Amino acid sequence: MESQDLRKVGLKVTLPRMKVLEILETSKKRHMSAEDVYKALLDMGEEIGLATVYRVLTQFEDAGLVARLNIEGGHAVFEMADGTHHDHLLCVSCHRIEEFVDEVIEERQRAIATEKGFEMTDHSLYIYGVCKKCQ
Amino acid sequence: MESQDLRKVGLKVTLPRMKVLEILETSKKRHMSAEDVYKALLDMGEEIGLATVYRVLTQFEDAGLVARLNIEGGHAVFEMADGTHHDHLLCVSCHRIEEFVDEVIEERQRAIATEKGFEMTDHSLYIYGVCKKCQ
DNA sequence: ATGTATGCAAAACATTTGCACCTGG
DNA sequence: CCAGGTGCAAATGTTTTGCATACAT
Repeated sequence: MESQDLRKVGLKVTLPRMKVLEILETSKKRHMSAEDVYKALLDMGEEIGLATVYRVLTQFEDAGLVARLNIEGGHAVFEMADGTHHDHLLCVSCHRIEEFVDEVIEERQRAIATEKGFEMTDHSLYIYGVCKKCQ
Repeated sequence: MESQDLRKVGLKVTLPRMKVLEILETSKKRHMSAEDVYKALLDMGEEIGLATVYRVLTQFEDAGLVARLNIEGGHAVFEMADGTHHDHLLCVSCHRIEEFVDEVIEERQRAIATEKGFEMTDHSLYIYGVCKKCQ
């Protein structure tokens, strides 16, 4: 019962929120832009406003249900949060997105922030390249 | 004679290009948005269009004269290219930007791309935090 | 001269917001 | 019932583009 997920994070259970959550959970694409989610809903015959999709995604992000990636090119994509931090590899040709975790990099980042006198709040790392299938 | 710099990279030497280059080279701020450069020029009494600033900065980027940073929040900032790759630490409070180079991270990134079958073309790493002065 | 570059205003884009109406608890 | 959520359209902020004019070589 996914309506529990919403209640758990303090969000009223509304139809648009359920629908967006459903799309994010069931779509074959793990990474979707607001526009992607909007179109997917229209395609299934659901009525929703694009502004609502943006609002809902932002609320989900604040609630920790989804993570927002700010990739180059100005548009953001969202993924269901799985609790574990990870970074991303993006294929500049087919736009495939792969995930990775590297504890060495994580540790170096923390060390660098400390060295420079920063209290790290966040970090973003994207590796761009051409994936196996596109070479 | 900086007009040589422009000719060297195949750009016609025009007044707007010289002026933008001058601002980037002489401003106390190493990192400037297109708007910053535009305002700085207006402040010195120069006439220039914002669209021209954007066009010139993009040409400079293509020519390798400047590097573009895509920081969170949707606007880009530019810095004079110094030939050496480096990543950035950004203060979320005062927006100070510091630079760093970490060979361990660079190496891990290359290794990860290889592991995943990617031919790395680029990467971007930003560490966000609160700097010493803002804590 | 002549191909490029510029300035302006308008367009494009992703995202946000104001507001009247609708809805969940 | 009523605070909060939604849809729509309009506003936003940044960057790009069309086009007539101006400039570098």
